Amino acid sequence: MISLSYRLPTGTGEGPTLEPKRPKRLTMVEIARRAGVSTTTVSKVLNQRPGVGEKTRARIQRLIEQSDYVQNHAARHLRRGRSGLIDLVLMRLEGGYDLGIMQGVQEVLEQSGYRLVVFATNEDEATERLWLRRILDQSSDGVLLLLPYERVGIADTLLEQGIPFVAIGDRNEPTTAFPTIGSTIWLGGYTATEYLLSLGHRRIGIITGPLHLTTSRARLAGYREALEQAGIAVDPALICEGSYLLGDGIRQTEALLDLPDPPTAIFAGNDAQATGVYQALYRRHVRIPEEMSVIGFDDVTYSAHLAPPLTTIRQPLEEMGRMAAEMLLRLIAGQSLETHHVELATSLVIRESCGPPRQGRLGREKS
Amino acid sequence: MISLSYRLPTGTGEGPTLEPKRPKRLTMVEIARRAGVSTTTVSKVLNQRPGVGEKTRARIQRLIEQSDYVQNHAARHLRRGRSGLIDLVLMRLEGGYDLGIMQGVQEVLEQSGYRLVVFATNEDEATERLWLRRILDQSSDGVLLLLPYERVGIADTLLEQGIPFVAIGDRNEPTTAFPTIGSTIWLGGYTATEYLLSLGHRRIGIITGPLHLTTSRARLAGYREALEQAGIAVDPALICEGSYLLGDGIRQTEALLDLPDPPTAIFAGNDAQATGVYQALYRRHVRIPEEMSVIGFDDVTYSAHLAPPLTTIRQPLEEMGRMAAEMLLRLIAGQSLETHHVELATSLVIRESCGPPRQGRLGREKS
DNA sequence: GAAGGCAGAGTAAACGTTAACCTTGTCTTG
DNA sequence: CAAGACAAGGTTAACGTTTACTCTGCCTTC
Repeated sequence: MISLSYRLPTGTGEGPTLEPKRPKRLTMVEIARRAGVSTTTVSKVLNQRPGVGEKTRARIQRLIEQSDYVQNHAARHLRRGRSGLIDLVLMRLEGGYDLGIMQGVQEVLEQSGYRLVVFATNEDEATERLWLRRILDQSSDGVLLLLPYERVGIADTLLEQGIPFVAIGDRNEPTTAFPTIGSTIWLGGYTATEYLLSLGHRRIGIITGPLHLTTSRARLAGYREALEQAGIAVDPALICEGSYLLGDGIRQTEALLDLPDPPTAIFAGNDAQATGVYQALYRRHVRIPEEMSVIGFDDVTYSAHLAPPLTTIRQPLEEMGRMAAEMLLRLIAGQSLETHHVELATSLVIRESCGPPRQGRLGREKS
Repeated sequence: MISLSYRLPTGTGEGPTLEPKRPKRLTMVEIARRAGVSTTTVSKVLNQRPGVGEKTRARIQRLIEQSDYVQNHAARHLRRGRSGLIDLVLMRLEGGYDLGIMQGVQEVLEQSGYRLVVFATNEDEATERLWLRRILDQSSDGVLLLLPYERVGIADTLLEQGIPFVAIGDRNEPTTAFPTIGSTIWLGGYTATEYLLSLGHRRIGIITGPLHLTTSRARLAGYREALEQAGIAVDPALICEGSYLLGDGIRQTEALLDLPDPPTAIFAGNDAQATGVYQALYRRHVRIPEEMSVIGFDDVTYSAHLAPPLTTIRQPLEEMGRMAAEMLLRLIAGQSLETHHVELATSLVIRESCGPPRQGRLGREKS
């Protein structure tokens, strides 16, 4: 019935993108007129600034509440130089790692009055540059960088332009040039491996992330350290490189199973890859954890819902998101940071995908 | 090394939120000065409007490219009345249904030059009102409503204020008052049930969504219709109400298993619940699909990665997001819509969680 | 009782664009 | 060759706030 807002009855057929005439909104000027004061006074009231008498303040306050006046964002933004927007850039909306962080960020921003702009680069450099160009028009007060690879250009440009930003996780090189939030990845890798060792495993396969990323290498280093501690030689055949995608989990698991002497446990670089491991094992009719133990990394939401629930190294994603958002807010406010680089603790979450190794050899059974 | 941007060396300790002095950006005025023309001309060049000679245009163009001038977003926004922002409201960042739609939306917006603001209400009315108030400051050009429940106030207010919006999915009542994107839910329910019937199942449990939602009832109606077509009486004991959460899947599956005459197949209202079904079955050592068939609804990304991969009714989520975004863009441009309500087709995605019913009764084995 | 202080309120100039409307000059056309 | 058309470019007034500064009384205070 009120569809008129959506159908402009201009018989022009398609028409050249005629702007929809939004009903003229109430402005401060109008409020001022009604209250019989100047806009300055109204502005003072709206921004809770001193310089207005109690009675006048109350009167204007009431007037505003009665009307449906809302401050115009653009004008405010233009005048004050702050947009109230924060950009979050990531590669791809995926639902695991990224989502956990986004949730944390959202939580903080919501209370602070900032709004969150989400942008996915899709790993495309052109898209990325496009975004960068757009970010520089001062439409964002700050940026959260959730790019797991070192996009040199971006950080440098932001730095250069004086746009506050915080990088989250998986930085290539821990730098002091800008604030970073991460977690104790190396320790995570160590803990995961140690746990498997404690269950009696001796041949442990690992499916890492891309090894040009520091964080992938950190997991691997932790793994190595744990093995060495246990006096076990590292078998290069058990180390597979993936790229944190489910597909890698499948492929590399198959490679591991096809080894003459396959492992009895697999340490997947992240939960997405672990899911791939599950799938490959399911196809080969290898039971978890009876015939193969699997441990993941991240502890994304669905990890607990896999069957069997995945034992994994938890990164406190939401917490990381929260911290990052808080740091950024402080940066925007012009306050200084106590520390530029924060690492939150990873922890072992024991569920049901790991058990003691089975006795016999794992052949290539095919039901 | 350029950390100075982050540490203002004002010895004031904490200090009262001192604004960080961003380096003064280049403005159009400066470009105009350098080019020896008026700002109008520069503006014309920037916006590709006629009224500028070829040579002048080229000269200004070059000048702009060489400098690192970027248009000021706020000023533009203020003057033109368009912010280039689109709001997406949802209840909770979850990663299944919502994420699929967001991906579709992102895809379209990215190309159009709009940026996506994501806001989660967390099912909290106060937060919702807060958002609503903020949206009215004309900081968004349009809104995508991803609220699976009928938040009467929101749609009405938006309508009233003339803010373009499109509602996605799960509307309580298909209305013509505003544009809606949905999918053929009823048919999906019918297809799912029919498929299970075709495999030989006769007792099929269903775990619905909240029955006050039309879309939950639609699934159920489809289920009923299929059973009736097959001449099978609907057993009320096999109908469980959930609320689309994983936990409901667990609980209701247990209830179904505890029935004196349990079903041989379970139709979960969405994939999250199906995941819960998986988990409950795993705990009870009931194998899928040998001892119990499971079918889901939605086809979210992880459905294919469950073990066994979940057979489900696919809602074209990305497509829905794309459509919604496109409709909204058209609305914003002031064009009229051909149709206000679009329903995209659901489809059956056969994977490995369904099979013929097993012969004997399903007892409460506890290996 | 004059000087100073201060609270309450107003003036007016930004903030950086855009767009409606001019001005100027050149070119066409009858 | 005068009238008009048209292209290239400029003037100027918004857009809706905020804020530095000014003004006006009235109240202290010596």
